Amino acid sequence: MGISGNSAMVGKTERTLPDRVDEEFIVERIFSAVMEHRLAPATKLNEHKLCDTFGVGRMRVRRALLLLSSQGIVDLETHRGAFVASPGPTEANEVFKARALLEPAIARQVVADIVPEKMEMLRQHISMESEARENDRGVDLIRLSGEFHVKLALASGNSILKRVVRELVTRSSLIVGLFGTSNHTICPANEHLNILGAIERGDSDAAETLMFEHLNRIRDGLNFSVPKPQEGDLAEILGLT
Amino acid sequence: MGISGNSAMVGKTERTLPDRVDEEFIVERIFSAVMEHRLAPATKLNEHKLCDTFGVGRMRVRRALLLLSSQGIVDLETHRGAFVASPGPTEANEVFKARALLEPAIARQVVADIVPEKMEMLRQHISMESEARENDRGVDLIRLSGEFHVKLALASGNSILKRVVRELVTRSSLIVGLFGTSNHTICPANEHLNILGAIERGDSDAAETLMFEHLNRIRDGLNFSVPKPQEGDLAEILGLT
DNA sequence: TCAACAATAAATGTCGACAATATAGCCATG
DNA sequence: CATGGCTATATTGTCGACATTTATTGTTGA
Repeated sequence: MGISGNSAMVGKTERTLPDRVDEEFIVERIFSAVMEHRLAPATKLNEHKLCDTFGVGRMRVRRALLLLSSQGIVDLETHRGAFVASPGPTEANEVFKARALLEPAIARQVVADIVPEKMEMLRQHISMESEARENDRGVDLIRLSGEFHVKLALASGNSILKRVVRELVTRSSLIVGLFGTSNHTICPANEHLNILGAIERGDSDAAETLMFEHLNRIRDGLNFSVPKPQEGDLAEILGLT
Repeated sequence: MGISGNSAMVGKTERTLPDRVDEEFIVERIFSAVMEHRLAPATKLNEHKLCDTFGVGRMRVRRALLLLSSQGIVDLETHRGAFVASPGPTEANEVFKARALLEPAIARQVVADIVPEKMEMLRQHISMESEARENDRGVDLIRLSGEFHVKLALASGNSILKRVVRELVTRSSLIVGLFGTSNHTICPANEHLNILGAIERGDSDAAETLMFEHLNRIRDGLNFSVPKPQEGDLAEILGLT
């Protein structure tokens, strides 16, 4: 079920899927689900259920899972299946160290060659964040907080950096879900705005420093002594909105 | 053919392959071939030939190709097959911009928390480079020049950074093969040694700067107005040494 | 009641056959 | 001689069936 145009639809509300579903689509969908904390770490990704959910054959699903595993979002265990990654403290530190190394440099770079339209895109994004925060739409806020970093990398005009940052942000989302202590920890209120401000006034030093401190603040808000179990229904979680 | 223990071996010298060949092995092999300029850009990677070469089923090969394509080393064209990537000037610039952003910061990081054994590894590597250069073993020198950057990332102790750098270095190898003007351009003689020296004496500023200039020098040695065609035999190229 | 074990069920890994498509070669035609 | 269309071949994409392994359930015995 779940494919559009399918005649026999039982239960649940029918969702609309693109006519052509390829690996990229499945990957993007699972990426999003992880970013929004709808897919908890260690959740089993059953091939059969994914096939039904996306209305594709098993091969597509398996290829998508392989791609996800190559990016550290999914763990593949032979003859046991695919599971959403569940990073330990060591891996979590690596992710945040990599981000602390990469993203401040990106922020500096963005200051160097920003164009007005990219600037406007970032401003618009921040306003969406503010709106989500004011209206207490937690899920949106989580997603938007992560996406800010990706859009900043996008503003650098380098698709390679964008891809790397997207992977790191997604993994960070898993980590925050596992070791985060409070929602407040995840997204300190005005930090993104401050970074944008530094970019806007061309202060590359400030942009770099603010990004560095921002990332460290997120990391410091983690508590590695507390693990967390969870569960959920795949079809529900991955279904279209 | 090509699998060890196979009874019917025709022509060519028999090569030794691991008992169990998985996707990672195939990926590593193609990575190496690209790094050593044995696989030219735009070379077609025929599934059947790869199956024979590695002695595995088609599924393994296809999964390996998918992984390679997700890292930009291979282009997959539907119903046409897999080709070694052939980056254009735009993509080439992105790769070197990403490296110029990432690797100087890594060099600085390495200075910060280097341990003696990692230091020794780097020293040893440089001596291998020197030896290859003195003995005019061009292929080895090309490979070692790239590997230095990967080992530096390895010395940072961050497996994520290592993986990203490895991907970028491999893509750089493709780019240099396409747009490089002379072998001298690829690997200016003492630059790696200078970088190592800066690390050794704990001069993080110098390490960062030297790496930045090193990368720019490589990029400046490229000539984007000259394309290059080539060809070769797959089994020969990918076979074990 | 619990532990160990056996049988069953479920999920994943692998392989082969077939369909869809692109490429190469060929012939006819201008 | 060049060109355009057509056929044959080769290659890739897809699907289904089967093998292998794990997880679950039920049973037996202490």
